[in-house]
Amino acid sequence: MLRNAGISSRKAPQQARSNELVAAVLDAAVQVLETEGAQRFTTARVAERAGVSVGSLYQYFPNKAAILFRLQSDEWRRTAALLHAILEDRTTPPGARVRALVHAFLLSECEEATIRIALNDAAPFYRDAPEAADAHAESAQVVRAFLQESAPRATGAQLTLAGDLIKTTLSSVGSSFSATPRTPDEIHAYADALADMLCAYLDRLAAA
Amino acid sequence: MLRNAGISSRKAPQQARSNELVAAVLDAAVQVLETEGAQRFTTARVAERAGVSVGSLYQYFPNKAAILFRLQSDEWRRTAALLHAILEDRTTPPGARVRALVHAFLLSECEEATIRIALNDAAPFYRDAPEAADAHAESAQVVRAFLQESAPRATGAQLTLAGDLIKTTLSSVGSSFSATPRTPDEIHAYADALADMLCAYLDRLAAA
DNA sequence: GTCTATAGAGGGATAGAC
DNA sequence: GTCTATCCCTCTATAGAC
Repeated sequence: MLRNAGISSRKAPQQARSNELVAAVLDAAVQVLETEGAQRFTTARVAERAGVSVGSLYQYFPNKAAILFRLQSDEWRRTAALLHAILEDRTTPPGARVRALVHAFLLSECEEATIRIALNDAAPFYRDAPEAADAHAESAQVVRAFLQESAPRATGAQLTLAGDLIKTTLSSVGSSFSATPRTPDEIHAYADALADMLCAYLDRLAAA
Repeated sequence: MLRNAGISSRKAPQQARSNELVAAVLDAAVQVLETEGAQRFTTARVAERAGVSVGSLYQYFPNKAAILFRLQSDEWRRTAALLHAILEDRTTPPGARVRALVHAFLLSECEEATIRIALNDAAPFYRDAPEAADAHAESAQVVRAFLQESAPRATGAQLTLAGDLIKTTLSSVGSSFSATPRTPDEIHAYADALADMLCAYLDRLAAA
């Protein structure tokens, strides 16, 4: 692997042909991760599955890490959208929003468990990229705004800390829970318990 | 790597000479993980750092995974001991025990952050071993007993679920939190927030 | 028991033809 | 733009000398 080649896409593919190739590569990358695991995720396998040559692959991705980072970015975007959509619905009481979010989130984590585990195993390859740093600022802001609405009497520092904790809990417990296969009933029960915990904490924040 | 060679130690080293070698290898393994990271954790590097040859290393560990698994087992044992010592101290009220546990746990996670991150990155190598499965039963039992004492009116199923959730939350939030460097003040503040959350949940369980 | 040397396999990335 | 062929590197595990 090239030592200092960034992780961003080599080109911004504008033409249909390029887009198709990039899409095929990303699609193949997901399949390789799911069927072979992170250990066996190689540029050669991705290219083969995508029906293109390695050479072509390297025209659009500077290295292996860039492919993985792109997959992770896309997943972050989807999760952020979910968070955004549920938490900002002011027609629903805060506790119900949290409960809905936890259920939706755990469900989606379990549905995508295979790819998520593999992507997590591959994290060492893309984690250190500078582009990975500023990916979470937006959703942190959404959570903070939600907390401010739910617990208006808390101080700014408390809100930041609580928001960080809630976001970390949701994401890390979600990862851990979905690391083993689950039935729909298990998911439902676990989501209820996690929502209980977060709501109890929220109530305490609001009361303080 | 040999496909079907288990992960257990090749011999049960009884003699002083063997014990020294095994200890040197494990010590070197920690150093290699810390200084080089999981990517560059190789048997050759471990052997060199330990001052022995690869050949000797393979006399006592059947493969690379066995070394990593041994390191992880040792860490699990230490954590279980901490959990055990704090949660079973009946002279302290339950909430205070949880708070003490969270503080001690986060502190230890942050102190060992480098090795823990690297060991986590290496998890794909040893995770699938059958020996890894039954490593957590004992501490699950300790948590369950603690919950039964704290929330005597909860049903058995509720206790199991809550115990699982609490254990998962502590361990996964701890990992995630310690993944970035922290000051003592940050650790203290975060531990307090996490303890607040767990205690709020405990109180709700006890009240239900 | 311990060592050195190496077989054997695999992967990242590129050169150069077309 | 795309392909094939391949360079060069790293790593695990073992063989065989001592």
